[in-house]
Amino acid sequence: MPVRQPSKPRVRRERSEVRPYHHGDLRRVLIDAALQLAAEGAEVSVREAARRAAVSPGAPFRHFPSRDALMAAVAEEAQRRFRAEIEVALGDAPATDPLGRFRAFGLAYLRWAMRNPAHFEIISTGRYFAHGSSTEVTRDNAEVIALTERMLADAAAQGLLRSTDLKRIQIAGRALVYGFARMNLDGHFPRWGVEEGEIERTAEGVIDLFIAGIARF
Amino acid sequence: MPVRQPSKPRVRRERSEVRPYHHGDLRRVLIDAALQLAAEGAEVSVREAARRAAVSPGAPFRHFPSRDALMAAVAEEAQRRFRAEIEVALGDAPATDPLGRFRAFGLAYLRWAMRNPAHFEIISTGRYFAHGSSTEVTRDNAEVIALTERMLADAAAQGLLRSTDLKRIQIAGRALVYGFARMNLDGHFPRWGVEEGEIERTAEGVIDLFIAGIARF
DNA sequence: TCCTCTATGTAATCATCGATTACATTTCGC
DNA sequence: GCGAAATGTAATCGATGATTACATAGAGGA
Repeated sequence: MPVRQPSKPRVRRERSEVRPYHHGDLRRVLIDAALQLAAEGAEVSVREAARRAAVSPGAPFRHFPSRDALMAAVAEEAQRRFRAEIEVALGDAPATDPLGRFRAFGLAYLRWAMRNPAHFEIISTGRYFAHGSSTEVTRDNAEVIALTERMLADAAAQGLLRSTDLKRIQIAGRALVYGFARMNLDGHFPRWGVEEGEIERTAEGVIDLFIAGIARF
Repeated sequence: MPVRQPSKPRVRRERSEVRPYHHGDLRRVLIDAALQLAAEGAEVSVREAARRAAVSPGAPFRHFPSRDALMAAVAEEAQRRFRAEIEVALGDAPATDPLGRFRAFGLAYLRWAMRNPAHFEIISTGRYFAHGSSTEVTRDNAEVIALTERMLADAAAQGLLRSTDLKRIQIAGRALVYGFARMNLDGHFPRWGVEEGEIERTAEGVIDLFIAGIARF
């Protein structure tokens, strides 16, 4: 145990070169540190995030009442990025081809989940926040879900689907991509890492199989 | 104290009223305690399991080198039960109807996962053991997977499938049920708990949709 | 029957973590 | 300027996984 310095140094440090007592935007830095921790595969601890922000172990609790609150904020950030990526991908898909959009959606979904497994875990697990609560995460997620519902409704309107039970199709579709993403996350695709693109091509094949299954060819 | 007692204290306590120093089958009891902990939704800690076994906090480490080793044993037990349930369900399905067997398999899978969410989490997550390692869990899981491959091969042999890419169908099927189970686990089915059977009926519908999608109608 | 060896449980201890509290310092509104 | 609010620090608590030294039970050999 280091002995406390008997007297306060009282160093008048230069303003611009030394971290000031107040951090500036500790909240933001903590979220980013936690995101990075997660991306590195390490388990996210408040203390480690504080360490990376070069701040005392108790400091984060000024911005987040609990670890879960920090993780919820992290999830919020990850979910925002996820949604943004989805929307970019859909920006390229013509509105006149709902099944094509559906496909593009699934691809973007899985691509992001494959490339950001830790972030996908955080937004999907429900361990860090309740999916039913009215958080930003939930709203972003609901928006994404609404996207798929619209695509399916458009497809049905154009007579492209074999079944009229859109709810069922939608849940199955969600379960499919969610399951694929989580299988990857949970280590159910053992040796696929060898060639990087293989898993994404498999994802593509699975999506195509699903669309072929629901389409009135 | 250096000398061992030359003669035993010979307390000879009543066998049934006092817990003996040695537990009997602590390993088994710890696994069961951990399973129960998980089923209760609590997070599984070694100490709590020890507490339930009325044993000192360090005792479990005589049987499991680490918490993860305990969880791996728990996963082994859960996976065994899962496989057993699947095989019982398939025992009733005629071998002549591979798609019917496929359906029965999916139903049994999801029923078990819905009713034992914590146990399903433990065997699926890969947080407590590597899915690639040669544990009993992995072998049981591989056996279950092999079951589905046989069913699909049979179906293909009878010309029941639209596609010949069995691998793709198999992965999609796994992703579908896995995803449905995990969505339930992860809280993506908000208010469905009201009527107990609803989620299982939805699961049934999703499975049927999938089979209709792959069947040469 | 005794003795010893080994398996197994206990006690004490450590480091880490989430969390809380008292205190210090900076920042900002008046 | 000044005082209050915001924000960081220091110290501390209880729980946990883990390790170590020690104690005891129980089985097998002499």
